[in-house]
Amino acid sequence: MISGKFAITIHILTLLSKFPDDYLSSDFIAGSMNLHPVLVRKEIANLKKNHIVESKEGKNGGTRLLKSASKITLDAIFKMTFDTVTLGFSKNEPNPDCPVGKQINKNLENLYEDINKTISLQLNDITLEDFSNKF
Amino acid sequence: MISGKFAITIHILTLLSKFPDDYLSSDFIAGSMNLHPVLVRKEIANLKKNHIVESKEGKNGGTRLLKSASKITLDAIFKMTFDTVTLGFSKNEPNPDCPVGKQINKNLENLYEDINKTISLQLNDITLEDFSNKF
DNA sequence: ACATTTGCAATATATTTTATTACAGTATGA
DNA sequence: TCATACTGTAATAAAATATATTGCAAATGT
Repeated sequence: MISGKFAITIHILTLLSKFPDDYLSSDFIAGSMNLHPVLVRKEIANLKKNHIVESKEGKNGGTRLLKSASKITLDAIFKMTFDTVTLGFSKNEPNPDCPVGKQINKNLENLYEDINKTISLQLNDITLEDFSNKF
Repeated sequence: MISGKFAITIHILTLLSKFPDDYLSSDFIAGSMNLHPVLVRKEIANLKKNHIVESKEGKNGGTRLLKSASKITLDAIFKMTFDTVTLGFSKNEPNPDCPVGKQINKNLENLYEDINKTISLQLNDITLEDFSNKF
């Protein structure tokens, strides 16, 4: 539902990792990414659901990391923000009377599943700390 | 600009590989995928540009493979239909005054480039023939 | 000639993403 | 205790993108 989900989430987490002891407001975060604070809060809601961050309401409230950046892999972030990476499906139901049409989506799914496994392996070796250290 | 580009293209190519000696019409192909013939022709135009297929105009015209399915890798199809796979970027320019905002897109690009290399390697080992044999 | 097909551009529709608005609820501190 | 600064969430609007349709010129086989 948000196609920049991964990018937005990793941006948020990078900022949080830079100030691990502070509660950062969605407004402050939104300012760094030039994005509407409501969208930031929507992604933070997702991070909270996954127990990666916690938020404090009210004045001086905000969000901070619940886990050390070295314990958060990019794969975990990937899995939180994507169902799967795909190279796409045709929008319409293919013709079930055609042998190719009948099976194409299943075969594409299998292919994409393999791709996702590879991406996961690759991202599993990179921590938020690694990523954050590049800034 | 067509998000189902890869799926549509591989569907077209699979059909062509099943009838390597016939010229298949865009109408016939569209019928298998329940898609508008104009969109099929649009993807075929792309395939022609890449010298994978040839078309014949006029009555009994259509499209057929120019190369054996065993010589066409999924990586080649991938590269024809995608710029790159990404996990997305935030739509707006990030804040250049923020150290994170300033560099986030470059760092994401690097990450995505690594992912693309992996996907390419993986897809390079699968031919259209392999894919087609699953039907 | 005529039917059938590609090629392509222009336009319209549908879908998905992103942005905005609105407002209730919660903590802080003057 | 009241104003202020936050979060949380839903509803709606706007923008961007993808897909579909229409229309017509040009090519080819019969």
